[in-house]
Amino acid sequence: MKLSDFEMDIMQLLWQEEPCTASQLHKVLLADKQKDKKVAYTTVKTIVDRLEHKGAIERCGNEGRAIVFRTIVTQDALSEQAMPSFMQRFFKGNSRSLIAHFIKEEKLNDEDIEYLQTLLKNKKLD
Amino acid sequence: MKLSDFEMDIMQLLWQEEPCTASQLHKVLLADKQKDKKVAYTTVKTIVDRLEHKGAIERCGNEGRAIVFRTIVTQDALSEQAMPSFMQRFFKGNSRSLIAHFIKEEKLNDEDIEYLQTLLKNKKLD
DNA sequence: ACAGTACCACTACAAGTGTAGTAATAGGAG
DNA sequence: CTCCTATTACTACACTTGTAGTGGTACTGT
Repeated sequence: MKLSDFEMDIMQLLWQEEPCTASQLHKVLLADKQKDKKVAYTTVKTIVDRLEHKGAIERCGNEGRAIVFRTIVTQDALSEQAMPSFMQRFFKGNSRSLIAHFIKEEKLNDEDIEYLQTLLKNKKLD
Repeated sequence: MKLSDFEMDIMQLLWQEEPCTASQLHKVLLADKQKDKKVAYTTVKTIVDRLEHKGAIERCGNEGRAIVFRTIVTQDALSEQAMPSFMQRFFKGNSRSLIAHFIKEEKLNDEDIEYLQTLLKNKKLD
């Protein structure tokens, strides 16, 4: 299943807020500072419709007249699928350089670093 | 600058092969096993045209009648730009969980692991 | 010098995407 | 019961993307 950027954003919200209605999603989107961008309710609804059509979400009831939705696909399932091509495109499929990039470029506190070190240590033991 | 998937693939090739012509790219694409998919020369040329139009690459000479291209934007510049939204979309902007995901899911040999451990160690010292 | 070919610029077109308007209507307020 | 409003289903539309065809023409081999 291939989702567009905006569709992914809505999925993101759904994973956090589900089950919920289109207007709830719309409100969250508007409330979300960080982005000046504001979209119309119908725009959100269109995306929700498309997600339903693609089988990423489904109806699970009503709230008054409004339709309540919940996700069908998991975040992991989608990542699993998007990741390889992402890696390929940006790091020629070399996971080491990808991880290296993020370690170098992203902010990590000591606890994060220790956590990741533990992960690496365990990985080595396999 | 936003590039599509296919555009990114061509950029990938260009970064490796530049400076080069559209037909060279086409040949590399065809030669590239791993993918049965074969595209027409004109398809590649269209993408190259679009990349030029978007200002990602530029002409830097001719080879016979063919136009030789080279990249303008660097791989880093593009990653820098694509990464945040990617992270946001898939890991809610949490770089730790992103890195963790890749450490867990990707194949890494001992040398990779040691390299990454060193990176983390250095990071901690900042 | 002439023909073939490789390459170019331009055009095309369906599918997907971001964005939203419109018409109909079910539910709630009074 | 009636009216208002929040929602819905449907439609629209321009832009992007993947994919390629066409027609013209600059080189190249003979």
